Amino acid sequence: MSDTAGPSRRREETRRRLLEAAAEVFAEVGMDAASVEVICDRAGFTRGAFYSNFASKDELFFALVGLVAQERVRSVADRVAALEADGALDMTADNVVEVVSRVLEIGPEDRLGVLLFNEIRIHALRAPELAAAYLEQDTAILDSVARLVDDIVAGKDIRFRLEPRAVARLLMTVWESTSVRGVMAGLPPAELARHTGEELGRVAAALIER
Amino acid sequence: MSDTAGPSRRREETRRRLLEAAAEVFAEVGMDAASVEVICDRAGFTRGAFYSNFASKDELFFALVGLVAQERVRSVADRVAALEADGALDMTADNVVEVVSRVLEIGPEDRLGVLLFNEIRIHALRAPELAAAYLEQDTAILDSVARLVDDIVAGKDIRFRLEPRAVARLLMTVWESTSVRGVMAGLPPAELARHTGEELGRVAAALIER
DNA sequence: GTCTATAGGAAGATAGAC
DNA sequence: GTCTATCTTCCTATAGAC
Repeated sequence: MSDTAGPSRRREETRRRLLEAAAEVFAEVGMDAASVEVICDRAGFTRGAFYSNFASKDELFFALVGLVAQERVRSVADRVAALEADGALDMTADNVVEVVSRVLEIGPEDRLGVLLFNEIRIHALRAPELAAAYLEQDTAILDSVARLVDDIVAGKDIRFRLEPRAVARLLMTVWESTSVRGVMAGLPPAELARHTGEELGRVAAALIER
Repeated sequence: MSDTAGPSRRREETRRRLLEAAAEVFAEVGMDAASVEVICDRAGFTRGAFYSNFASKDELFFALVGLVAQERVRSVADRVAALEADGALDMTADNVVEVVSRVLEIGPEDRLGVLLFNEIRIHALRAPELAAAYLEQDTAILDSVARLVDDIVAGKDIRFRLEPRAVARLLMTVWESTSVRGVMAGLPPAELARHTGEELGRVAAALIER
């Protein structure tokens, strides 16, 4: 019964390994320069197995974009929920900075994550179907962060100089651009996270009404 | 004498047309997916002419990156110089917003410009030589904008809540991310420029001490 | 300087064995 | 389900004519 209902466990595992390998290769050399064969080698399969699981390289890419988007949205939502549950929102203006940088430690903090994120972004700039998916996840993350900002503001003595949504947008933007420049400068992972966190903190602090 | 000194006028013109066509094609489909043949067709030449002017597609891309970077830096520097010469810096807090959005109308405001800029960016993320060039132009533009912010502050009753360089960085970052989302949403050129300008204005306003 | 012709290779995708 | 073998297409780069 469990066999007729859906794809077998083995098949799922193969798909997963192929997607994982593809994420690496796409990040490293880009979707267009990535050959199906290299992806298969990395995953420990041959092209036959690949085409038994995906109709084309494009289909694999689309599937991967969906997964990455879902994962990012979930990751941020989880952090926000955790902060809210912790009661960490009883804060002073001083540790807003800390909270902010903690939430925005979104998925791609490592070099490959930043690369994959940007690879997806440029393909979304060119393909309308991808653009829709990209903007959707972007909005979902924005919503999460904006809600957190909203919660921070509500009933506290902290006020921002922009509406919550604009604050959230700015933080996301700073996170993204700082991490890109960090990767480009060749910062090691620890430095990358620290530097991005500091930048976020400075901007958040400047936006707090005092 | 004019012939022995350097490349002929005709040759320069061919190079220029090839570079121009390449900029379009790279923006549209990306450097890896762009074939030399399509670039040549677009420029009105054949591959023979191409390889007489460039050793490889990579060399063409590097040359193009250099040109684009140079052009961007010059464009921003010119605008800043023009504003300083105009005495447009005698301003009140109210029109800082206007000035800011005027300066940051940097080159790529159209769809293709944004695409090309992002294409260059992701290649710079992967190739250290390109990364150095990218960071260099980024810093040069940052310097220009920071100087402008500095001039605005000096001797006026306007003060920002961040140091000039941080303000400049934030404005560049907002410009970049807003234009990307605008292109992705399919905004027509006029809307794209207007929307980006408004966003920049809002952020600038929030950073002015009052 | 630019063209045509072509060598040489790489990669996407399919068919059929196991 | 996965593998090997193969078809086919496309592309980079070169050589030599004009």
